[in-house]
This record gives sequence, structure tokens and C-alpha cells, in this order.
Amino acid sequence: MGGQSKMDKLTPRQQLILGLVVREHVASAAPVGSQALAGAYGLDISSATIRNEMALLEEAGYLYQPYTSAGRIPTVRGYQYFVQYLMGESELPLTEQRTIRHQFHQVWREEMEQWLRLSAVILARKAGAAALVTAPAPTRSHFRHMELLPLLGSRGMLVLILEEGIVERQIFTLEQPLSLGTLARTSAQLNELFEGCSTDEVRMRCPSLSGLARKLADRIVQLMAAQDAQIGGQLFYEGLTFMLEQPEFADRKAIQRLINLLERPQLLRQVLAEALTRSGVQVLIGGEGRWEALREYGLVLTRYGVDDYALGALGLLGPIRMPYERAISAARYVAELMSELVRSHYGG
Amino acid sequence: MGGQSKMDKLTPRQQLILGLVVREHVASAAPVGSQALAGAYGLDISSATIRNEMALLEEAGYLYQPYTSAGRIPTVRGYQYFVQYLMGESELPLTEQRTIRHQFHQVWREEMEQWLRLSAVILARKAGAAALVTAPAPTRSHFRHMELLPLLGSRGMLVLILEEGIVERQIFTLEQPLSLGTLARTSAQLNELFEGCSTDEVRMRCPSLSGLARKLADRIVQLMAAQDAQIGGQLFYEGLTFMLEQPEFADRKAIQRLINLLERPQLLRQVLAEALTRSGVQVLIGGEGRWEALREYGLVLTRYGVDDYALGALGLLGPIRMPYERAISAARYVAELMSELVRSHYGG
DNA sequence: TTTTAGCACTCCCAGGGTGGGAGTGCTAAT
DNA sequence: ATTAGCACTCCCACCCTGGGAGTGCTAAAA
Repeated sequence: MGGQSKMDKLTPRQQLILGLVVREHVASAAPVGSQALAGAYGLDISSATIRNEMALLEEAGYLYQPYTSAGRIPTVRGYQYFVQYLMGESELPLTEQRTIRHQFHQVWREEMEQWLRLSAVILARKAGAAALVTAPAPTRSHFRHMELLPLLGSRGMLVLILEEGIVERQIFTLEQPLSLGTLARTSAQLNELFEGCSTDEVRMRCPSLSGLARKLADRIVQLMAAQDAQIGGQLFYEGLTFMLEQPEFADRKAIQRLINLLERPQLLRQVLAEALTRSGVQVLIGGEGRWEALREYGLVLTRYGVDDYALGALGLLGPIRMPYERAISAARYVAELMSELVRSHYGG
Repeated sequence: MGGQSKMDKLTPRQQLILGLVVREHVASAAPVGSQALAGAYGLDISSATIRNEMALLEEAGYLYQPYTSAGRIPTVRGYQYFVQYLMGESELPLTEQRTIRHQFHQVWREEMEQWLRLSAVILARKAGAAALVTAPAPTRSHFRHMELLPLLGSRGMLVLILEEGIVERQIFTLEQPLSLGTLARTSAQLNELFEGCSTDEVRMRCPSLSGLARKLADRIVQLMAAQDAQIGGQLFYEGLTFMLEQPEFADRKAIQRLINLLERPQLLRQVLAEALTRSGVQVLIGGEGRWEALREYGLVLTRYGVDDYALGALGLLGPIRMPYERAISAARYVAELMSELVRSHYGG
């Protein structure tokens, strides 16, 4: 989030009002009027004063009116200010932490995919948004085993298992069919040569190979490097239902845009990948000019996992009018749990 | 589809009219009136006659009026009659076959998942519906290789590779931590013992084992059996967008019901599994009383793959008002392509 | 100088009324 | 058996309207 150097100068009262407008609007989804504010929150200033302040806040670009003489709605900038300066660093309430932790322990012995889905559901429910989670990918892959399966004709399938528990498959085609013996010999050779090697080590040992072995080794390097760069990694989303309940999605066009966004996840994967490069929870409101497709959404992102070992990203996608406070604390807490999980499962 | 023994007796003209009403309504999504029919299709009978026939068809349960003096809409039963008796066995036009085939060849060398997604997109687009595809699962699995990865403490990960190219992972926990040596010895033992074995053969060889090896072998049997029973198998869906464009989903409640259906796919998987037991294209309209959750949808299903080897299912989910003719020919054609793919890849 | 009460004004929105039109069933003529 | 004619039904898109929440401005109060 870029600094808004000069405009950060809001009086305490303006900050108070801006904060209340954001909270109220997040709760009600409707424009917030001056009287409503004065009444509901027991401020000891009159609605007229609030109107004046609101006019100033509008001038400064933090609020806007959807039409003349309606209440105010926060602008993207208003939300950004809220997240940066006004929002408390609240932790998830202990009771909620406990229920989440409990749910996690119930699938403790299940597969990674289960955890991911569970995380997503929990996040989504807590924040009334859709949750996105990527599988953790090793930052440094290590070769464990490969297997060659012959298919019809000159095709085969390469199965690669990493120390980190990742399994990758790829199909390859050769110029001419080859014997089972050749395949077996080649895979034995590579399995021995690459045992326990990191991506770089595998790459270094490639030059000594030739022919089929070399070709396969190159594939392996490519697969491992892709893992390291977190290009792969399944992307889950869950809790779309909660998001669709929001009034922002009353008209079907909005829903269709959302579905389109989720159905081809390259873009989201890109955004999540960016989240991997920084630590802590990040908030992206309205795409911040860099992501046109996210103009109407708010996004809360964080990475999880063990540094230099295996990292994944998780996030919450909602309408711009999103309960950022809750979303952030939920994301942070679930990320902690997932990190714990990665640490304990893949060895810390 | 159950037989409607006595009510199948429609005069040719009634059949003609019913067919036209279905086609017209599928195209327009609006109630079909007598004059509209008489005019648009150049029938040489008057609208009054059509009205009389329609009244009879309504009495017989094939049509209904949404309100007094509106046009007619086919009932579920009307659709069923249409699919069973009136619809031609049209093949997909050659030009479309060519474009589909072309698209398939473009990802020929990619992963199975790519094909599945592609199939789904093609199906969806052709039929204005959402497409469902399951991955093909071997009907008879054969052991190829297993690998044990140590995790933290007394946990480990079992990776199982089948001859058929399927890879399964599972995490296991033991009473006490065990040495790398034990793990390596055990997996070497099992790899040798089970090489190339079918599920039954693996099961037969289990009794000779004990301790860790036995425990793992049981897991392996369980995983392979699950594969054979097609309980696993990823479920893809695609083309939700096309479906959402249909007027049936104008109101958000309908969309939410749909999303709910798709977000927890157990039910759909069950329905698809049923499709696996029969050959040919099956049509399920309005749930046919057996699937309450499918009451407002039409479903065209077929299996694909190689009998006794590897089977998957694919289908189209749309509103009841669905272009069944097109959907069926598209599903049949894509199933053929997928079968071809399975045959060529996993050896026929 | 800042805050507040008063007031005229704006504009949305839900609700009710209305006319057109597509479609029907019925009857009588072909 | 089919069809033209006709009165009738009912949806739907449209307009209109009143209420109400909210505003900005001005002038008085603090």
C-alpha cells in the first residue's frame, strides 16, 4: 500500500468519523448518513458537525456520495486509510481460536488437501468472503525418486517424487519407441545419480548425461525448478456462497464477473505468488491500480509455511466493502495454524 | 428412465407439436403459444387446432401453463418423452467435430488434467451448460512402486504409483518413531513382493507379512481398492459462466443453490458413479424423483474409457430447459475422444 | 471561531395503478 | 374434424407519486 504523504493529516475527529463510516457501511452495506452516525454511536457532536466533517472527508477523497444528498460510502482510499491507520490489531477471540483449532485437529491425520479445504472454509465463514488457499510448495526441492511408466507407442509417463512429499507427473514422447529394459536402466541410473539432490545439484549433474537420460534429467530439473518458483501448487477456493450473499452481488453481471475471475485462476495465482514475496498480512483493495480485474474486490493475503523450506499462500477475496479487521485476524490465525502444520509434517 | 406404458400413445400430430414446443421453449426460454408455433414453423394447421392439441397434451401431463391463459411449457415428463421418442440421434456436425478434435490435439502432450479441463470447456460451450468430468480411474489397478517418506516424529507419507499412471499419497502415523533403515528395508520388501500385482494379488500376498509391512500393505490394498471402485477421482467442472447466462438463474437464490451443489460435490460424484455402471448416454431430468437436489436441473451423463481397464464419467449439467439433443451428441463425441485418449495413453 | 438548529431542496425507492398484448377457451360455422 | 371469431384472463413493462432519509446552506448560539 503506497504512502499518501500529505493527505494523512486527518484530525482525530475526522479519523473517528471515517472509522465509524467504514464500520457502519461494512455492516449495513448502505450509505451512511450523519444522523444515523450521531444516533447509533452516541457521539456528543451534532449531525450538522458530522456533515461538515464528512464534506471535508469527501473533498479529501476518503468518502463519496453515490448520488446527491445520499449518505456517504468509503472510497477505496478510505478503506486503505482505515486498514493502515484506524483498524486495531485485533486477535481472533480466544473462543474462536479454540473452535478453529479443534476443527483442525479433527482432520489432523488426513491429507494436505483436507487441511487446505478446511482452512479455506474457516476463513470464508469468518469473514463472509471467499477464501483462496494454495498448497505449500517447497522452496528448495530435493529429489527422492523417479519412475518411468511406458504408455502406448513412444510415449511414457515420468513420475517424480520429492523428499518434501510433492509428486509430479508428466508425459513425454520420444522419437522412437524404446524397450522396457532401456526405461528400467535409465530410471535406475537417474535414481542413483540424483538421490537426495537439491534442484541445483541435480542441474549440476546433468551435463554428465546424454541421450534419453539427459532428456529426462532436463525434465526433472524443469519440474523441480517450477516447484521452487511456486509456479505450480493447487489453488483451492471455498465459501463462494458466503460471498454471493453480499448485496454487491445482487445483480447477475457481478456474479458472472466473479465466476470468471475464479474459473481461470492464473491471475489470482499471480497475485498470491506476490504475497509469497513478503511476510505478514497484506491488503489489496480495489486492485490498487495494478490489477484491473480486481477493481471491485478486496483481498487479504498472507503467506504461511516455513521460510526456506516450504511456503504457501492463503487469502480472502470479498467485495471492497469487507470486514478487513476480522478478515486480517482470521487470515493471520489460520496462517499460523497452517505454518504449524507444515512445520510438524515436513520436519522443521 | 421409467416406461410410461399407457401414456406413450400420442398421435403423430401431438408428437409433432410436443416436439416443437420443446424445441421452441429451449430456444426462447418463454412459454410457447399456439399462434407463435403455427406461424414460425409453417404448419398447415390453424392455431385453434394447435390449442386443442395442447389442451390434450396438458391433460396428459406433458405440458403445463405457468398461469391461466399463458403459453405452454414442457413438464419434466414432456422433456423425458422428447428425449426418449422425439429427438433425433444427431451426430455433432463434422465441422464441430473437427474443431473439437483440433483443440484436443493441441494439448495432446499435456497432462490428463488438461484434457479433462478441455473436455469440460468444450462440452459446456456446446451445450450452454456446465460440464462435469471425472478423471479416469483404473478398473483394475496394478502395483508399480511405493515410496515411504519420513515426516516429523512417528509420521510418514506413503506414495503409491500404479501401472496405470495414478499416484496416491497418504500420511500414516505409527506408535513409535522408526529408523530410516527400517523404512527403506520395508519399502524395498514391499516393492519386490508386489511388483505388477493387481489389487487381488496384492491382497492375497498380505497374510505373509507382519508388523509395519503388513500395516502398509493393508493401506495399499485399501488405496488400490478405492481406485478400482472409482471412489476417488477428481471431479472437474467448467463453464459455469455459460450456465449462469440462462434466464433460469436470473435470481440469485437459484445461483446460490447451484453453487452449493457444485461446492460439495459428493452428490454429483454419486450421480456420476451411477453413470459408470451403464453404457451409453443417460439423461436425468429433474432428478427423476431420486435426487431431490437435482430437481431443477437436467443432466446428461456418459462414461468413457476402456472397459475393464480405466473408466471415467463426464456429463453436462444445465437447467431443465436444456438443449438435450446437442448436449447428448456433444457428450457422446467428447466421450469418444476421451476414450481414444485413454486407449492410446494407457495402452489398449 | 466553532458548533448547532432550522429549513428548503434533492433524489431514491417502494408501491400502486394502467394499458397493451399475447394467449386462452368456447362457440358456431365450415 | 377443423377453423374463424370473440370475450376474457393475466402478465408485465411503464409511469406516477408520496414518503423519507439525507444533504448544503444560513444564521444563531456557544
